[in-house]
Amino acid sequence: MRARLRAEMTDEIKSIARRHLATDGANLSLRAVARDLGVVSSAIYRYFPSRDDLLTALIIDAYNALGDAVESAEAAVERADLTGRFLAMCRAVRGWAVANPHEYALIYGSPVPGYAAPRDTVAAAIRPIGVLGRILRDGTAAGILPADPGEITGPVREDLCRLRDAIAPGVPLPALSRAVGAWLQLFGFVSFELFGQFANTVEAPEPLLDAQMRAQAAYIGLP
Amino acid sequence: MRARLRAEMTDEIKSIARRHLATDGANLSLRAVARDLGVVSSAIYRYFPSRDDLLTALIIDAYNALGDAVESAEAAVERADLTGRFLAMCRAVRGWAVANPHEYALIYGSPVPGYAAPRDTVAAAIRPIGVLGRILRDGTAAGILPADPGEITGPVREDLCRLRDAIAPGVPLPALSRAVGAWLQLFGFVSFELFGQFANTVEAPEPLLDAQMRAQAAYIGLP
DNA sequence: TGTACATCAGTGAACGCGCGTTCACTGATGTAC
DNA sequence: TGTACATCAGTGAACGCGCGTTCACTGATGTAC
Repeated sequence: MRARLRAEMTDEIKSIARRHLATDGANLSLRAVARDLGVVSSAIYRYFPSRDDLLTALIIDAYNALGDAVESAEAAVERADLTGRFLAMCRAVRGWAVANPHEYALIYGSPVPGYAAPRDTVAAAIRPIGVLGRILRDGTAAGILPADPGEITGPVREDLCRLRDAIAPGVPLPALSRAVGAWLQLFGFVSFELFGQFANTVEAPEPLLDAQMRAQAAYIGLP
Repeated sequence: MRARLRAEMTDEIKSIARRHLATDGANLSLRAVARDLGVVSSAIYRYFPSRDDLLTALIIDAYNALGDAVESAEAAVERADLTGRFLAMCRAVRGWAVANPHEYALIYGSPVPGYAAPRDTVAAAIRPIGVLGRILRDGTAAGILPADPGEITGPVREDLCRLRDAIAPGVPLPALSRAVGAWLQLFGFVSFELFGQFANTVEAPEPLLDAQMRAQAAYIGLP
């Protein structure tokens, strides 16, 4: 079947391109990929209409790889252990990022100049935070998270409500707000670690993140 | 004086290069800078021995510009108002980043492939967190932050102690640990906002960050 | 005050390299009768 | 089962562009006597 060969070839191009992210970052060179593939540069155009389309494919793949890692790590924990699920999620984010630093940089680092991510990346991009949302919903369903006293108002409330509708319907806003803080802290941590801000200071990032996220789980109110 | 003209020219090169960060990101082109300056490309070499040196100069300038912004914002608040100082610091970080997104990306975004920041960037890079350290020290001196009960142990303790020695000597570890969390959350927030992760969700980032950081100040224990 | 010299900013040409994309083509693989 | 045709993967040459860096040079500006 031609279609199968085509799929294999597409995968191989992406896999070589992924390797090139390490050396070239986001200004990935089609010609370099073609060279490594042992093929003339114009041949790539049979599989991707342009360099930007290849980049888009890599971005979607990266989001999905992170989504897979986070979802399966969280799924392996007993449902009632909400803190355990939360920690598994955090560890999976960092674990995947450390194992795939250039793909992490591609999706969570500085935007590529002159490249605008198309709409099709969105579905894959929201998978990780969807896991957080499910943990919060289960916590709410179990009656563990405190009810919303309505203290949060104005534009902050609007933003949180928008987020709640998207990923965690029914979750009280105070808990959601703290969870957002934890989420930002998690990605702030991983970005600092991978982008070199921890140099000469943090030498044991794994236990440090663990401690920080354990504290965050308690602060959110997870049991 | 030739030296003054030379300094002016150096500044103008950097300022044009800064403008080019917006379009080229970190793969800044010397030739493009020279074109905008109305000068032949080799002329730049009278001022910077190589492209990487120009980049290093931009990085140091960016850290210092952020350092200036944060230090002066924090200095404008009454010394006893620790939460006010903390909030001023947070707002200054975001304010500067939003006003200078490409310089922020240069220093806190994905590392430039093939570029290794030299040692001379370090002194400028630690200025912002130095401000946080001073707030914590003042809080400790005023006896406001709780003493360290010694509950934090192992490699996490080692990392926190290293950080404490560097920026906030004498500060109890539990408060320092929470402050580190807040710091990571702050930069996670700004990176998410500038790098496009808030698209279609957060529409009022300024009040949202304010609310989050107010909560963090309380959580740290600042009055 | 005037002259001789050193400094150094900027020039222009060149080296050797890279890139994305287009286009007419060859030749093998699959499909329909 | 065999032939005719369509599909399409990969080629190779070309277009038009970019880049960082080196080097011998011109000519103006400053300095020392």
